[in-house]
Amino acid sequence: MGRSPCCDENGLKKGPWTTEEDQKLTEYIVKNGHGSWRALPKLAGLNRCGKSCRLRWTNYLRSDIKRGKFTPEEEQTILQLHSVLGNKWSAIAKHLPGRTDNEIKNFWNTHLKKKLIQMGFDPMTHRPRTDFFAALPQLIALANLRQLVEQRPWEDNTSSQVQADAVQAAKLEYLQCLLQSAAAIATSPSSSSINTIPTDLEQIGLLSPSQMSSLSSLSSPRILEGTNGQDFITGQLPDIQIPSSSFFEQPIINGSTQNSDYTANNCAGENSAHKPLFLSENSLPPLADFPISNLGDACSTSSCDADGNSAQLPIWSESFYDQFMSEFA
DNA sequence: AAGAATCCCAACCGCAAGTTG
DNA sequence: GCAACTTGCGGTTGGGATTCT
Repeated sequence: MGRSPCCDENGLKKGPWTTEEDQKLTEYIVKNGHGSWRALPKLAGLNRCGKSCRLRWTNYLRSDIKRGKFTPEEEQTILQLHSVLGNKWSAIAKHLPGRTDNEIKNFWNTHLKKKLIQMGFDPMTHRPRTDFFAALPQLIALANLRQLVEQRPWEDNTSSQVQADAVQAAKLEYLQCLLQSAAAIATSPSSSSINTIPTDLEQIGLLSPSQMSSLSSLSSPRILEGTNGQDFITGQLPDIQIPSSSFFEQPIINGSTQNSDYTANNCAGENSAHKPLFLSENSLPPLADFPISNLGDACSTSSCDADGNSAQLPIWSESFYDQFMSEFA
């Protein structure tokens, strides 16, 4: 397999395109089609290499290119597809009419990746990150939350119950994040990170000593051999519901997945006191709901409305978050 | 107001798969 | 089957634009 000669050779022009060059290229392609890219520059009267012409045409001059900011829908589509396809920008671009792979790649690198990292998710796996620094915001927030609950009795029973529920939900949420991470880690035989999770949980008061002992036993290889990372959890911690992994089973039709599964898939219709509010295992909530500054939202996810329908709301609603932040300001 | 820092994206580079003779 | 060539793709970068100090 040979390589095409570099543009540098023969003094071909590089760098930004002028309007005259754009015009020449466009006129030629509209009239004749691009044909052989290698031959095109000469035929079109351009002092560029074919590669440069192709890139300019496909990424900029084509008439069907959509310009402007990415819509939230496009953003979600990119996130979904990236969680399945990885950095297959051209494959992703096929599902976003008018967007080029280069544009999507740039958008990912400059916006989405940063958002995911900021939220504590690994941009490559779309799972919560497990290293200490990534989890630090959540750890701090939850530790503070615990302190708040213990040291400041609430004014009345109603607000106390509401806050206790919120704290419980937050704890469960974070526990879910850790357990998801554990499930991911479990597939990696070389990883030892899972051994640190029970310690983390105990230190921030998420688990009682008896729960700790149960969870500690989960580190055995036999239990962790579950095929989907769920078996070892569900039997041991009945209050924790792990959503099934449905995202990968959703076929992509007409440029988008059928499953808009950013919402928890296990809360609709449930009326339990402690609604489990969890991420679908392989998808993420809309990033639009996550201001980058809200580091405490890192493990937030969806909620249910009064009718039991899924709603794309962060578990840390704004009012709760505001109150939480004002307490510690 | 000005320099520094950061963001953003068009364009380049190099690799690999596909095609052709 | 092989080498030369073409095309497509993903990673990276240069530098202009914007924001911050």
